[in-house]
Amino acid sequence: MRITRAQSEQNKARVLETAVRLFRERGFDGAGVAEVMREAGMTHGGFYNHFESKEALEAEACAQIFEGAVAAIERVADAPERERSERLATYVRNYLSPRSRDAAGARCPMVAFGADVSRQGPDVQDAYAEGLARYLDAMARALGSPAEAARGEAIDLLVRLVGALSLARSVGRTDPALSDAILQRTLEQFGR
Amino acid sequence: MRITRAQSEQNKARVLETAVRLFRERGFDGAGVAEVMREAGMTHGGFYNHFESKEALEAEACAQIFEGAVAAIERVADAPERERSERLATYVRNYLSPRSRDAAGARCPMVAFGADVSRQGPDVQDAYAEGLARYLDAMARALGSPAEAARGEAIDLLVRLVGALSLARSVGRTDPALSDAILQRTLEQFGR
DNA sequence: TGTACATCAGTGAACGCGCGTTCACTGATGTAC
DNA sequence: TGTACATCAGTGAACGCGCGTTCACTGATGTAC
Repeated sequence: MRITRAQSEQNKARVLETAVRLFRERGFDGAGVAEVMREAGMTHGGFYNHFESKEALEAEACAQIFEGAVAAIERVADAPERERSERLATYVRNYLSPRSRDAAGARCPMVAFGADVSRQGPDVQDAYAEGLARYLDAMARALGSPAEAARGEAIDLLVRLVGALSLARSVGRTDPALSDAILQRTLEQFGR
Repeated sequence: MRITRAQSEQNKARVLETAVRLFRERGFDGAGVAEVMREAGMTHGGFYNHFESKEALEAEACAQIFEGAVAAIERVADAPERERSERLATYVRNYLSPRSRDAAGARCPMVAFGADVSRQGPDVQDAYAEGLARYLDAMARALGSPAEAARGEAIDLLVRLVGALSLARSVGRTDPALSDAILQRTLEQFGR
């Protein structure tokens, strides 16, 4: 049943993509190797042809998730200067939207894995730390302030975004009024 | 082997206490019934004499954890007015301290379970939502602002505390400099 | 270009393990008289 | 207060299940000639 090398790479990509989706929705420990493989349309035995272990998959998935998040904020950072603040406002508005809160898995890796990551293996923690550093750098550039002020402001903004979305998601079903208030209030505070 | 009713209640309390500690350190799914019972000094079979299911234990543990967190912020809220702002500052300084970050399990239930809670059963989610609402009310009182402004300010502060500690913990081992910077910056921003 | 064979991606059964939960059993406690 | 017995907290073995990982096997692909 050997298949072409291209097909094999495509299969690996599909497994990784599936893992990204499932890990986002249920956390690293919430989706097993067998389920990821099944959802990717294969049997679980072949998993170890592509990944050394489940932790290796987790680490690659973590890096991949950050890839998307970093790219999104870099699109703001790399915009022409006159569009930057407007794009950043759009980014923040979208990040703190009810739609973002109600999505099955959080798009933001810090919200999806923040609490879990310190319980995972070293490879996952490394991928996470590297991703976060890159994210923060891009956010500092997106803020467009003088360099020495930008990092502090980026931390500020990041802390608020992550705190608000994390809290809003945690009571999204059980206390929607509070959940809305958290998003709303944090959005109003943006820029202050 | 029947034991006195008082002894039995004491045993249940010890099981709950153990669960609180383990859940804080590893999340709800990171500690099993057998291990909780073993750490509490008993065999796992008797678990169901005290709790209907593991979820029931999780819900009780969640409520218990909030009990402590709410009590701490209520000690600030219920302080004489002239001491309140100083006590709040102490509370915040302690919350954002390296010691708090480096503890095995987060004392703050939002940081310990924020990401997990929306993946747990309804009883856990309810316990969490009720705890969070009480925590926020106490924090609003602790801020001592006029009632209509206090809630918004409490949300603000909560968002920053939870975001900062959560992020700082997630890279505490892998990027200690960034982790320190997050705590430091957020502490400096307190009151602004 | 054609042939012969080694490679290896994927299959599916199996491994040991820990999970939440159930259950027959024990025997001191609590209760009815 | 003393006796007889039902209650029930705790024990330890067992249940089915899903986990991560291993392995013998298959057969089309990739390669050496």
